[in-house]
Amino acid sequence: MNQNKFYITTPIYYPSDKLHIGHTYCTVATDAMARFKRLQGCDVMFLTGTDEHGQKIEEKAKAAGVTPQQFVDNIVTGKNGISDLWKLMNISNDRFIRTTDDYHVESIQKIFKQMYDKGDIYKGSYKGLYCTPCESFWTESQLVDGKCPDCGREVKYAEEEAYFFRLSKYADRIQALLETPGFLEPVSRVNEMINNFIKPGLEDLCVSRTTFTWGIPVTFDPSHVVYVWVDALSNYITALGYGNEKYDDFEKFWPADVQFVGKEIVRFHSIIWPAMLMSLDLPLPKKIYGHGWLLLDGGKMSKSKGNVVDPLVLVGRYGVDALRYFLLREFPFGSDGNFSNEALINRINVDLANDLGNLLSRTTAMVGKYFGGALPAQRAADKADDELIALCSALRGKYEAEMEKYAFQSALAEVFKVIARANKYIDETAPWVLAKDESNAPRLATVMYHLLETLRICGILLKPFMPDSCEKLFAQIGAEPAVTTWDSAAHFGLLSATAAVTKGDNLFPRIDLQKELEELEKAAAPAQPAVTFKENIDFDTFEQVDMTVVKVLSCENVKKSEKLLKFQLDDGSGTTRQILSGIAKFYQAEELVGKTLVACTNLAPRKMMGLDSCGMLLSAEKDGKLNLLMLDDSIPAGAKLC
RNA sequence: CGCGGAGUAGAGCAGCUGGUAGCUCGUCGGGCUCAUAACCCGGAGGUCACAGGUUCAAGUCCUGUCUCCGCAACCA
Repeated sequence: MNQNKFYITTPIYYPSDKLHIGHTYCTVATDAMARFKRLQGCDVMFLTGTDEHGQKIEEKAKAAGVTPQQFVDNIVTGKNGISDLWKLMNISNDRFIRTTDDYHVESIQKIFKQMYDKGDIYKGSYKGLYCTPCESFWTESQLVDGKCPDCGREVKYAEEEAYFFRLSKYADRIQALLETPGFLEPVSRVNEMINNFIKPGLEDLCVSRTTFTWGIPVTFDPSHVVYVWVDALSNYITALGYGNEKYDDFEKFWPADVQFVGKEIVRFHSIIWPAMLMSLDLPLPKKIYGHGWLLLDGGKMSKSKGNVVDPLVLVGRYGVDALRYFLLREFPFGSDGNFSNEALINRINVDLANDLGNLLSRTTAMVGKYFGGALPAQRAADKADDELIALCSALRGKYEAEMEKYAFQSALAEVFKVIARANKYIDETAPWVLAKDESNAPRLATVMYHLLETLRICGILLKPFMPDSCEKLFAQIGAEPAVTTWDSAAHFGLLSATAAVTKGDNLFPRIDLQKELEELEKAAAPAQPAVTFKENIDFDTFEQVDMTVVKVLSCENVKKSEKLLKFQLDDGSGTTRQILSGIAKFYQAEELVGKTLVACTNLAPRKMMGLDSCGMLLSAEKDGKLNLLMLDDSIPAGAKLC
């Protein structure tokens, strides 16, 4: 067993859409950790990848008119795709797995068979309430008013052949595992898992599907494809060569030392994944870390909000390292954080430009100005140096302790405390005063050297976060590779006494906050396309849409729904028509009674929240806001729009 | 009463096992001039959501209430 190995993974991402800043956050964190471990001298395996099967991808590909494989290829390896994004973010993954890779497919089929042979996967029938049009089974608790939650139609008792995994068999061991300190972090996630899933009782998991084909076929029953989560979770071992010949370092790296996952998939990683491994008689990962989410304006990021932050834009404007630093410095890793452009720019300006960049700049400028770029060997120490030296000497230890807890923000805060202290040190020692008298040269050189040493040590510790910038920093202070190692970060005074110092470009230019915020607004604007028009249709097609003037007889909120209002309408036919509309956020139910509206009355009826909706009320939509079309009240119900 | 998280200075957050309320930004005043209009020092600003309770002592423990967010469902 290699004590020095370190295996770390990100989740494999689902390429149904381009990735956003949230995925970037997780991957950057994993990368920083991987780089930190390499710096420490560990033999690191850092894995990331993509989870490419499933019904949703099949549907999306169909909608786009391409094969599922073409669809995912485009998102993964296409221009500005996932590969490009990780390259841009300077992600140092050792491997990249795609669940459509041959070797992975081969392994999954073996894994599935292995669990089947052991008796942990059995063929059963999915008994339950089935909605024929939706081709979906539902449990009693999922039903809405006893009907299909998807389409609202009647469900009937049905059975379908399917394979099941005996999750229930492992319930006790899983509970014990969850309660093991250190397995699932942060601890707040443990309660959630136990309350939600363990206490109600773990049911066997249906692990095959017959309703779509974009998946890995079950070898001994090809009409079934393997459930995507069984497929996806296994990537962490197939990528090491478990069940295939492509790689052969499973023995060396498994079990994983830590697996970073978003909080929404903690359940799969802390319950189903360990149970699968138990079934395969394999060791369990040492730790699952469920990190928080980046929120926007206090809410979840989503396309419909029109607020998806594009990492490509941010990197283009401020550089990879600035973004990487911000993501890991601003937010505690375990909890949610509020992302904003303003916070990003402020953080860059204050920490990177004013404190670190400026410290490097003023130091190298002074060494150049006072000594022509290389310090004389003579030194003169002073009590005033003690505190800075002590801080630098103790820094690596504090930093390491925080990093081992995955507390990136605290580790960085420790480094920046020292940087701030160095800026203060310049004030205390006032080199520009010393420079006025030739006889102070040894003292002045000492002050300069201490500043260079501080920069060197901080640079080493910042390297996992900002690899490129730190190399530039080392070049400017004349630090050779031998004095930028992990070991050398623990010792003050290793930089060559006469190292060649050159003032280079500013590491992190200051950003004009107001101006940039405006620019970013502009850059984001085209994402919400001006106004586009659909293709022309002929008159007959237009005629098919039946639009009728209706009067609101009554209107009320649908309980338990934040968006739906239920209308009873007079459509001129003599019977009332019920329509549900998702506009509760924009209107009070009472204020709409008596209004004259327009409805499309020949749209096929549909059930929502168990209620019939016969048609659609017309609204105007702009930037997610809906305004009902209201007509003059003198227009009678039943009038047609033409 | 579906489950979970959160409510602490203008903003964003720390405050774990209870003992004088902290940090960053912003703001006000001062200093310095080596540096990226940067750096250094000091001040102002909080009844720690609300109401009870335990305690010599409570953001910190207990109970209840309110508000916000996420999960789930829904958005013709």
